[in-house]
Amino acid sequence: MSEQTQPARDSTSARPLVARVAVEMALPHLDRAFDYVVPETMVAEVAVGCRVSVVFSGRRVGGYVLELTRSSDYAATLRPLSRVVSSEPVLSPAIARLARTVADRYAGTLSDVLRLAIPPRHARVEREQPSPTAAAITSEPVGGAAGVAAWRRAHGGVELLGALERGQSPRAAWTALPGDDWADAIAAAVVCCVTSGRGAVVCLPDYRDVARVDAALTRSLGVGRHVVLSADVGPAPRYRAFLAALRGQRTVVVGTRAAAFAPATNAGLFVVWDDGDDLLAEPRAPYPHVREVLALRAHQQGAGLIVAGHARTPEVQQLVESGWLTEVAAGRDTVRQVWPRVLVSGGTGPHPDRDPAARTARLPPDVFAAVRAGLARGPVLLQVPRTGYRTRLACQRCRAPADCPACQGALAQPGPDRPPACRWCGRVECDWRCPVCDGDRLRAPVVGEERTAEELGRAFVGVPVRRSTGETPLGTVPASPAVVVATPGAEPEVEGSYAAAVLLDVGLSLARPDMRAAEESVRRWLAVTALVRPAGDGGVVVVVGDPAIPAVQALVRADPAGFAARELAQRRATRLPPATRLATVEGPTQVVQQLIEPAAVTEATGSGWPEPSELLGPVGVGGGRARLVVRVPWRQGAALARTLSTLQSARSARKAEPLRVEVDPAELG
DNA sequence: TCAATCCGTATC
DNA sequence: ATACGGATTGAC
Repeated sequence: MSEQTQPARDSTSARPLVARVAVEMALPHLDRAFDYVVPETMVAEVAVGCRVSVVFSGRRVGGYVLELTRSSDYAATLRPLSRVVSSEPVLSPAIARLARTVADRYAGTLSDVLRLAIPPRHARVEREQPSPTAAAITSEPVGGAAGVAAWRRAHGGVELLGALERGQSPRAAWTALPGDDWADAIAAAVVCCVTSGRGAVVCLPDYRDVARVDAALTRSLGVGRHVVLSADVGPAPRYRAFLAALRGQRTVVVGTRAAAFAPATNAGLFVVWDDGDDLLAEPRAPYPHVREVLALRAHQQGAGLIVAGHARTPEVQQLVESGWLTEVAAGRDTVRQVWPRVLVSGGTGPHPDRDPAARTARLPPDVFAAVRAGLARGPVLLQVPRTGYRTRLACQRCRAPADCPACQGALAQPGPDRPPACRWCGRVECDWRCPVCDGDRLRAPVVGEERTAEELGRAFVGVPVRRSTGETPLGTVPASPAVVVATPGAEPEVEGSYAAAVLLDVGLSLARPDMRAAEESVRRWLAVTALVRPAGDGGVVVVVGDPAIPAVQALVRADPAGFAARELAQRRATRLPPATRLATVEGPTQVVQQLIEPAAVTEATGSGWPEPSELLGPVGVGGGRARLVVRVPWRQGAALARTLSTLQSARSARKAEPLRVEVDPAELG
């Protein structure tokens, strides 16, 4: 109401200065601003966005000043601020607004989101003078020729760069091709945005990717314009980077998921790379996803957005189909030129073969031949799925994954000698019949092909075998012939490109009891495909699996967008996200059981579940706890989040243990 | 009729 | 959590 942007600060003002404070308090029913009077002694230090310390309900707690006014709606006497912790305005109005929106979107609290958005204070770093080199910009943006090349290959790519350069805010889904230097391409887009006088924020799944874009930005922007913001670098460097962005010393921020909330001076562009990577889903409450945060941010701030990757998630496909994102992808001719050849080999077990080495490798002969041919020309990458997935049941006869007839959840075996049950709604399936082939027997896919890699290595005497796993990843491997065995996500970069790649055991990868199994498998295979040289240079990708599986077809057809469209259509048909909005509620069994009683929910929330809603479960998750899945049409997503917030507030007001609520759970299975 | 105590609610 | 207000109870 009081729209004073700069409240008068003279002590002769009749009305005292009032700070509206967001307290650091996780209780949902206290998720709002509280007014405190600013004592005379603190008037000079206090600022909108600064950290303060207040007495709240008899306890000293930290907080952030959301607003400074001369009035308050609170009828009683205001308490004074205890202390201005620092004048540094760490919570800008733009980030406060974003954090509020994210909290509402995910049925969480502002306090929880601020914990993700603002790094812990480091007093010594705050006192430091910026080093002379830190402030100096050593070069004007020069653009990166290498990066622009990738955009030239894609329809709409050059136009996208032009729009950014002119100060416009385009929104695009960019599908990168094998051989594209995507880090240089992202840097080129950032340079265009910087040229228009604006800043940018780039988020990537892991530190390896961050380092690539950091290097690309250093090449194109020089030193001094951008900063790396990531929790991986330690508290002091993290806060130093945060302050550099906050103070506008650096206008480009690149980092992992923590950077999604980074302060950005006059941001014109937000970029997220490989949004299907689960590292971009925050594991702490309220579990926001970087893609959603940046999309909300681009919308709020009128900035551009680029969602980039080799793969395309159904979420991005939905934004493309709705027209909110523009497709930026190469035409079929270009795709065919740069993609490797994709071969599908149906065999999974050992095949009789005259070649004893092939028998040792326990691989189908054509796969063995492809590896041997590849090794004559360079390194060959083998992607082996990690073992230990909880397996989803499938039809014994036709191998189709087994779904719950009631809710389309995944059927899995809860334990030895237990009947199959739905992992969502708990329904026990005693007389299951396959909807595809009418088979009536279920099988659990076999795990344990990891040894294949080592046996394969032994089959090629004299060729080095290099292993790269999540725990011990390799950075870059030389261009010389070698068998490189990697688990998904740990594929090493290679000087040049791989001569061939083998995707082992795609059936196992697809057998995870998770809604995203197919999407995630295709994403991993595309990441491998992107490292292999074009078919014209002999590049080949061998897929060991059933060629009829749509996920395998996506690879054969070199069509990630088509696969995303198909996947989204399927999600619509089965009422799964992102076609619907879905939330999980987990807590003590009796409490969760109450949530399927309309009267109890109406009593607790005032409104009950949105209309229409589907309640799936609850299903026991062990330890006396249960989980309920609530599904609503996509349009009702906001209403569902509101209901869940109200429910949490009502519970916390009467000191009940909070439920674990997850809107858009990253994995469901 | 008053004080001790209990319960529910707000926390600025 | 803790503090407060209103209601309730028990003793005079």
